[in-house]
Amino acid sequence: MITLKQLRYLSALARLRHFGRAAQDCAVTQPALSMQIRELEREIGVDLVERRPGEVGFTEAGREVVERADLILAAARDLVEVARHRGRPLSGALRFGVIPTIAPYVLPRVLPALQQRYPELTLDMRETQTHVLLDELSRGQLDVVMLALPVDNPDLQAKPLFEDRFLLALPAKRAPRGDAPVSPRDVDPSELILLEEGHCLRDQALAFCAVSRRDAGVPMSSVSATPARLGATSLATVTQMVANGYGVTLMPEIAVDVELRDERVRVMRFSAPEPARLIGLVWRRTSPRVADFMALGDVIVDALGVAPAAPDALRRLAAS
Amino acid sequence: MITLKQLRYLSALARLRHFGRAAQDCAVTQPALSMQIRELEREIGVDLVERRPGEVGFTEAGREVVERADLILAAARDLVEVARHRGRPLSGALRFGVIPTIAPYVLPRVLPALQQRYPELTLDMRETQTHVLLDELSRGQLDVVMLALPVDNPDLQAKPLFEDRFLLALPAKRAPRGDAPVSPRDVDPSELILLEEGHCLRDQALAFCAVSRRDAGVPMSSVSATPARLGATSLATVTQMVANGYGVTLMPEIAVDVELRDERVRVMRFSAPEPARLIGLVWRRTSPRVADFMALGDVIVDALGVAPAAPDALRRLAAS
DNA sequence: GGTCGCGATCAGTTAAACTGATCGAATGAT
DNA sequence: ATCATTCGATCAGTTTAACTGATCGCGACC
Repeated sequence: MITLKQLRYLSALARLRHFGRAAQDCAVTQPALSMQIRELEREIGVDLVERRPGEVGFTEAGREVVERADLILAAARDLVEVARHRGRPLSGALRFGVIPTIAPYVLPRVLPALQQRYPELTLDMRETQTHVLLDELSRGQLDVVMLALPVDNPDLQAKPLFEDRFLLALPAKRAPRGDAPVSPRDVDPSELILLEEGHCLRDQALAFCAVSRRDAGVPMSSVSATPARLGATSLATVTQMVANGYGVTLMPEIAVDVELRDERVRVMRFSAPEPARLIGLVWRRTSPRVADFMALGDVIVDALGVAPAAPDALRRLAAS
Repeated sequence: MITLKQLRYLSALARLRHFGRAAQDCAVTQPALSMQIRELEREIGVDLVERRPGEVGFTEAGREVVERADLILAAARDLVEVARHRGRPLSGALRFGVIPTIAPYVLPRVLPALQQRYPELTLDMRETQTHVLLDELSRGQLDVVMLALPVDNPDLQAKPLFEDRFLLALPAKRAPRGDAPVSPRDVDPSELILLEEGHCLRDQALAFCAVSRRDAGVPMSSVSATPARLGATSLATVTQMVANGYGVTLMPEIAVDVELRDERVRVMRFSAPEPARLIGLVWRRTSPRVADFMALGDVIVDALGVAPAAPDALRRLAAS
């Protein structure tokens, strides 16, 4: 029978790709780790690791096993947590991840409310892009993350919190008078200023414009190419670029208060159906602290003063 | 850190509710098992087992932990299997469960085909009711089960195979001439002969008649009561009861060839939309042998000569 | 050709797990 | 009440597994 210890060592090895450092990470000596990896390979009868000079590689079977090992380890940690924490809501340390296009706008308003309402809670924060957050969540390095749904992973569970509409931000000079809504098909993707590759907001904005223009009869080929300007690292930068007349952008409503103090930028609503992203919480399905996450979600919605997402928000999202 | 061994011992204890026998089941002595259970409780800081005289009970935390432990153990077994069996389809032992209202009609036709096509395969068969099958499946005591969908358990995955329509079986004497389809609302639940409690077929038949009659304006109260005649243990018995004029029954089409050799019984189609159950395969989401199950499903559909279920059969089922 | 990094291997030690015997509480029959 | 029985806890001693520290051997790189 394999042991959790072996899986832990294997997981560390996969993460660090180095026997010595993995051993250190597990607080054992290198031979101890080597032996356990070896024993694991012997017991399941398949080579998992390719010991190549200068580099540790994984066989295909190895990658598969590592993936499963991480799930098992997370489930084991959750088992311990659920037993220890039963009955005490939102207490102890909660490792919370948020994507960069939400964090700066939501946290300043949520954290004080959270602190006040659940003083026993200690938040460990982490801000990165969706794919990193989900990876760390699956590995059990995070407890819950806040990002744009949907998340397609049966090991994870989501709770929609609210809809965050996109607004068109453009140089004030170019803005039409009045505040009549603008149609998404009026946005020319080639002058869209976007965040760098990897931000989900970038993909959502692109997808939205692409779909709109295809509906309007514009051939796909003219939109599928990535726009010329790529790679702002924050919405603040994007806003600056817009302010200086370099183009337009899709700005999430949640960011408007903070980002759009600049008079050189105007925002305009889109005509219905307004494009939006669905913001929600995501956690491991095996996580013992679902009650915590629900409470956390309530506090967030409350602190932001937004309309909570409809219960069927996720389903409608999937349908579209 | 807890160990898989501890979880295995705990799981055995939960199953057998007896330290001595659990120890025997795990091939260790009773003190060894006692010590590991104790150590597990110490490590997670919660009492799991109530050592009551004459009986071993579980605390609420204990039950929760046992449930999670079983999942983890199954995932660990699957991890080993996936590594060992990669690339060899339908070989080795496959533990296969089937519900009683399918097994006698499907297996005689499927098993020979399976044997011929995949001679390396050894099937361990098990026939019981849905809830037992699903329980054993979750615990890892079965690899795959065949039953009526849907199955609402996020740890399990399903593949629809085919639709099995229900036909009305009634005494030949009472049957109208010709073979015009009969409306489900014509069926009087009070004269329905059904399998004993626990068979999913029973519930489906009842639900179907109830819905039909409610649609037809018959008040619910007159159908919600369980019918007077309860408890045949096999469709063969039910058929005999119908043959002898005790009532009518809903007969799955798949069983008609075998069961209805009796001239005293007539079957009639229902008018569209015909009531049916969706038969499918179900396995643990973590199971490594999904490819096997797909192949198995193909062989079953093939051997029965039925129309394979539409890919969206499950979705439509959920919608209804 | 030396040396540096890295994982394998080995011998010896430490720690964990298990066994067999025994204990003690609860139960139920006499 | 008494006594046998059952069952889990406990204990001492043994076996087994895991780990350490030292060493080896092999590519890589200067």
